[in-house]
Order: sequence, then structure tokens, then C-alpha cells
Amino acid sequence: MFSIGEVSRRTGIKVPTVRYYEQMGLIAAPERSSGNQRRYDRNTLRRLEFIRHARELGFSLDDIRDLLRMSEGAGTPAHDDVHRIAGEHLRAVRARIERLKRLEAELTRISSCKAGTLSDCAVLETLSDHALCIGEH
Amino acid sequence: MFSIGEVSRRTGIKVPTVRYYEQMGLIAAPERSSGNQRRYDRNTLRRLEFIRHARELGFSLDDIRDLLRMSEGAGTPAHDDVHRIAGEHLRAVRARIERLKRLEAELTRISSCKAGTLSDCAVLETLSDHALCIGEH
DNA sequence: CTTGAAGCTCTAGTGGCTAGAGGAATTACA
DNA sequence: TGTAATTCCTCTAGCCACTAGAGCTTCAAG
Ligand SMILES: [Zn+2]
Ligand SMILES: [Zn+2]
Ligand SMILES: [Zn+2]
Ligand SMILES: [Zn+2]
Repeated sequence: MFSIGEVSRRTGIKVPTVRYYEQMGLIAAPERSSGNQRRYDRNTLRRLEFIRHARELGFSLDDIRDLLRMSEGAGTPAHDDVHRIAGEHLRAVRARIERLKRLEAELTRISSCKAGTLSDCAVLETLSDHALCIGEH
Repeated sequence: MFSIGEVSRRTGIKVPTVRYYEQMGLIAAPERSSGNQRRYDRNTLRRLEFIRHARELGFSLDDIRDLLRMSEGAGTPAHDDVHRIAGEHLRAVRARIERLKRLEAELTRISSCKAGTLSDCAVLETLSDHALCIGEH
């Protein structure tokens, strides 16, 4: 059995975040010591590692809750659902990349301003007027 | 003089957001009608257009506050400061793109799972174990 | 047995809004 | 001028995924 600090060290998830995940229903309320401190088993440790990795890959806590439920083999059409969640997330990630690339192009362009004074600065001029932009965002 | 709804229509910023910007000190508290309703002048309209465009380009409200102060020609070394803010933001955008690209590579890889069952699903296996990943994130 | 680290609960703050309640003002039209 | 529809007001609370801090209790090492 592991204390919450031990769990935190092993998973890399901060102590308050572990408690937050419990509150959010991602992990069950663990057993307690005689003095009311949380004591975790190895299963919960694995579950938290899953959560951490899924978070690193950008999944929302809602998605992770669903993925965990499926990985426990709850429903029958679960494999499709897993891929639906992953696919939607991938599409969202790609959309964010596209948006950020447009921002990057615009910011790169305006940052190349060679003016010495504020009144001719391309940054401020462009911020004042989207018509000076090369594309949408 | 424009009502807050008129301002909202002209700038594309929602009414509660305009009030929020006032609360956050991005625009001054405007004049009021005899019945206590906000009445805006053209300067504020331009200011809000600046804010909107800067938000679309991903600047934080804190950055925008600084940029607005500089565009009014407050301090002397302002042009450098403008470029420092824009440059830092550009670097942050690039870092986010890099991170998202790594996520995308990983998500693309795991989504190509051809298994028919949950127990062999590459999505769940990879989420359980970062060692199955091709890179960092 | 003492001490310091680690744990507990609870509240509040982060950013950038958005939604809703409950009421007052304005505007359009008959 | 009456009235109904629309817009406006303030205030509070919610979103996501944490994070920080106060004030207290328990645990582990020496
Ligand atoms: Zn410049
Ligand atoms: Zn633009
Ligand atoms: Zn699969
Ligand atoms: Zn990984």
C-alpha cells in the first residue's frame, strides 16, 4: 500500500492532483489508514499512470473517464468507441496545429518590422487592422 | 455614441465580453446615458478592434494591455518592448506547434490499430505505457 | 518522546470568457 | 400616448484542469 506522496513520486502526478482525480471520479476513493490517510494499491497506481499518459497526449478528463471504463471491458461496441474518441481528438489536434500555423505565419511577418519608431511599427499597425494580414485566423 | 450592442455588432465582440474588458481595465469605463447605459465613442471602438485582432492572434489580455499602453506612446523604449512581447508570443506559438506535432504523430500512429478486440487495441496499450511511444511529449 | 515531514479538509484563484436571474431602460410601432 | 419587444443593467456562478494556501492532524525517524 502506498501513501499519496509515494503515488505522486511514482506517477509524476502532484499530490493535490491525485486528490482532484478522486473528486472527479477518475479513480475510486481509496482505503484509509487508521489516521484517515489515503492508502493506494497497485491497480490504482496503474490507473493513474494511464491517466497521466493520456493527459500528456492531450485527452480531456471526460475522454479519459470513458477510455478507462472501456478498458475495463464494460460495453460491447467498446473498441469502436475507443477509436472514435482517439480519432476525434486527433482531428482536434490537427485543427489546432493548422490554426497555430496561420498565427505563426502572421506573427513572423509582423515581427520582421524594421521601423525604428512606434508610429511605423508593423506590429502595431497590423494589430490595428486585420486588412493588413495575409490570411484568416 | 454607440450602445454596447452596437459596439458588439461592429466589433464582433460579445456584449458581456465588452463589459469584461472594461472590468479588466482594457478599456476605460465609458460615459453613461441618463438611464445608466454605456455609450461609446469611436476611439473606444478602434481600441476594441485592436483588442479583438490581438486576441485572434493569440495575445493574452496582459500582453494586450501593455501593447495598448505602448501604442499610446507612453514610454520611450516602447518599440523594443512591442517587439519583445511579439517575439515572446511567437516563440510560445512555435513551442506549442512543436508539442502538438509530436502529439499528432503519436495519435496518428496509435489510431492505425487494426485489432478487432479491446485487449489488443494499440490505443489502450499505448495509453497504458509510454514505453510504447516513439518519442517524448 | 520529540520533531519535522507529510497528510487531511476546505476555500479560493488562474484565464477568458459565458450563462442566467431579476430588474430597468430604450425603441418600435399602433 | 400606450404598450410590447428588445436591449441594457448588476451580480453571481460556471467552465477546464489544476494550483496555492490556511489551519489542523498523523506519521516516521532518531
Ligand atoms: Zn516594429
Ligand atoms: Zn489578421
Ligand atoms: Zn484499436
Ligand atoms: Zn507517450
